[in-house]
Amino acid sequence: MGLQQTIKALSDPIRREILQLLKTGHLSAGEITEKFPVSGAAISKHLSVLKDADLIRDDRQGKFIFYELNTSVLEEVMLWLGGLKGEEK
Amino acid sequence: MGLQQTIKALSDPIRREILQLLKTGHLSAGEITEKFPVSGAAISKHLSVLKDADLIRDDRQGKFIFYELNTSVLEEVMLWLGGLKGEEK
DNA sequence: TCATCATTTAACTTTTTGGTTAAATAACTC
DNA sequence: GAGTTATTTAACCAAAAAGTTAAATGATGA
Repeated sequence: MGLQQTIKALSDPIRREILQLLKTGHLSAGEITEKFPVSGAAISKHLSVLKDADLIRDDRQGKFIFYELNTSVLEEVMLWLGGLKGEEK
Repeated sequence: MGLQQTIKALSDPIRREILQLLKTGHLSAGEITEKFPVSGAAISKHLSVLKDADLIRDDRQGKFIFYELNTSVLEEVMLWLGGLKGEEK
C-alpha cells in the first residue's frame, strides 16, 4: 500500500466515478457495472485495484458482493498535497 | 487540463519527487536530471507532463530552462478528495 | 444434484506509459 | 560561422494498464 498505490488507483476516471457512486452507500458489483459502458469483468478489475489500495471494502451477502467506500486512506494523499503547498507554518 | 490531467501527472513517483524538489526553489532541467537515475530525455518528458498539467512553469534563462512549482492547480484535487470524504456539512 | 445468477479469473489484444539513444533546437562563446 | 552546452523531439522498445470474451468459482433454490 502507500501513497503510490492510492494515487495510482485514483488516476483512472472510472475508478474515481465508482468511488463517487459509493459515497451514497454500498452497491453490489452488478449495480456498479450497470453504470458504466464496459464489461463486468473490466469493472471487477477496477474494483480489485480499489480494494488493493484499501479505498473500498467488500462484504459478500449471499450471491452478491457489496462494496463500500473507505476514505481513511485519503488522509495520506491530503497530507502529501498539503506538504507540497508548504502548509508547515 | 482538469482533474484527470492533474491526478495522472501526480501518479508517477518521479514526477512527484520533481515537485518536491521544486518546493525549495527553481531548478534547471539539468539540475533536476542529476537527481534521478534516468536519462535527460526521460526527465524532459516528465517535465512536459507536469507542465501540460500546469503543475510547473518554465522560465528560460539563456542556455538554461528553469522550472518552478505551481501549486494552484492542486486546489481542485483537494476539493475532489474532500468531497469524497463528505466534508459538506 | 442441477440449473441459474453474480462475480471473478484466465487468456488474449490494444493502448498507454516510461524508458532508451540519436538527431534536432536554442543559446552562448570564441 | 564553428564549436560547445542545455534541453527537447523523434523513433523506437518493453512493460503496464485497460479492455474483451470465455471459463471458473460461489451461493442460491428447485
